[in-house]
Amino acid sequence: MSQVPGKAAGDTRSRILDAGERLFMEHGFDGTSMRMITSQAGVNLAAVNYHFGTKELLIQEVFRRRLTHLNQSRLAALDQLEAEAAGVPIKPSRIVDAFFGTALRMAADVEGGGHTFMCLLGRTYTEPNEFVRQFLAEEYAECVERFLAALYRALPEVDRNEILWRFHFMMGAMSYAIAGTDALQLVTGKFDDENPSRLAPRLMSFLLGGLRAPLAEFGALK
Amino acid sequence: MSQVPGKAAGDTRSRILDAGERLFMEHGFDGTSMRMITSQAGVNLAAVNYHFGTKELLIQEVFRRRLTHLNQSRLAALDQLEAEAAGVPIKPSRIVDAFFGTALRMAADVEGGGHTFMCLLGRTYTEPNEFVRQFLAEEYAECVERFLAALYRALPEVDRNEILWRFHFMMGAMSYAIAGTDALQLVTGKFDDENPSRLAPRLMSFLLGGLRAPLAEFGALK
DNA sequence: GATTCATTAAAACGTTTGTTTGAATCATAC
DNA sequence: GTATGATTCAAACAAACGTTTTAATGAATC
Repeated sequence: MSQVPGKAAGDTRSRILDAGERLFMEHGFDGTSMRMITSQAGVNLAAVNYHFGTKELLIQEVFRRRLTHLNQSRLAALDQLEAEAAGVPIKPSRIVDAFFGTALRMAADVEGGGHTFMCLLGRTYTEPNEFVRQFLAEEYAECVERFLAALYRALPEVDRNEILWRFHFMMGAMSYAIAGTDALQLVTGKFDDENPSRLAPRLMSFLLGGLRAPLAEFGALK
Repeated sequence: MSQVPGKAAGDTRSRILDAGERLFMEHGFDGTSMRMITSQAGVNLAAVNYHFGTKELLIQEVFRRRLTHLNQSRLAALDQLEAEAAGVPIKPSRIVDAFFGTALRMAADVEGGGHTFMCLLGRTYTEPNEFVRQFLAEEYAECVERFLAALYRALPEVDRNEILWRFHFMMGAMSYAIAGTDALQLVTGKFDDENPSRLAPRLMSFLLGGLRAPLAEFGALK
């Protein structure tokens, strides 16, 4: 019998993960208490420590649950690109789509929780909790390494350091576009449509424009 | 006589603001306790409540102290552009520089605390504390409104909604470039140079490339 | 039906949180 | 020198925090 109305779907473990994912996204790690999580999940307070050990291990599991799959999808897309290319240079736009487009498609999944998770991921990039940073670094290592290598091969005439910077900028534009609640939304009101599927083509166009921009002349902006 | 070594410079109020600015940037609002702030500032615990009332009002003052000046500088730069133009359309790149370049020049001021503040500001955009959001919206309202209007005039042939989106993306790339501690930095190690002045020309080039990118064809990315 | 093991329950643990209190201290004006 | 008003101080406040404990409950095995 259900403990609370609407508790039926899913076991205790995954209900905690779902509630944590949403609350961490809305209030951050420090701003989300165990009691907030367990009451939203409709489970006993002690259940988190029983199933996950500590709050930090719960946070880690919230990320691992989806991040492993995301990066595997990215690598699978890159594998396919490289297999189809068979030695011929790959267009940078295809590589960018394999990395950022895959994330955007995950973010477009509102009902399945992908959107919530991508919001959480975006805000976590600027929330330098040491514990989470270490974990993200390990989860991302292989994926980022392979995509950077692919971009280096696709743009052999461009300085590798510049490519690194632009990957960094693209990362920012994307995570912010998904997670950011910036002054724009506050001033101008909501955008025309909340549906994240409208975001993807616009963002991809912007990212490619930035990637292809002429290199900055040397010297500091003044 | 100094209470702690190195306390000499500045009064209690500004020492609290400086300590709060740095700690909020490093650990977030909820992750920074009153005791962390007062001990770093070398003042008594009760000093924060005496001078600012509550923690939230301290946060508000940390932002107001620098944000008002930043947005005034932006508006002054835009005023000058429009005065020089005297009716002739202004190049979008000049407008972008007046908004984002001004912020980047503030972020380049490491010793004066501008860099710390811009890091804090960047992470705050994705930290949707309701109290801070409301405050940022009010502080930004006039500035964003005027810059959007300027971009609309500079790009009369582009749909205004597209400009709004791209401003949003630029906002993300910049704040993330300053505040973000993303997987890249974790995987690839620090960039060649920590000096933020190297960041500015690279980012400006990326932003303009994104702004000028061809508009996305209609329909969702697939 | 009794035993066993995993899970849930309520209650309490010791810390830390933001804030308040009332006395001590300071500089300044008379 | 004394009075005044602002500031600092040590101490304490109730509330909320993450975690632990011990008993109750559930389902499966013999």
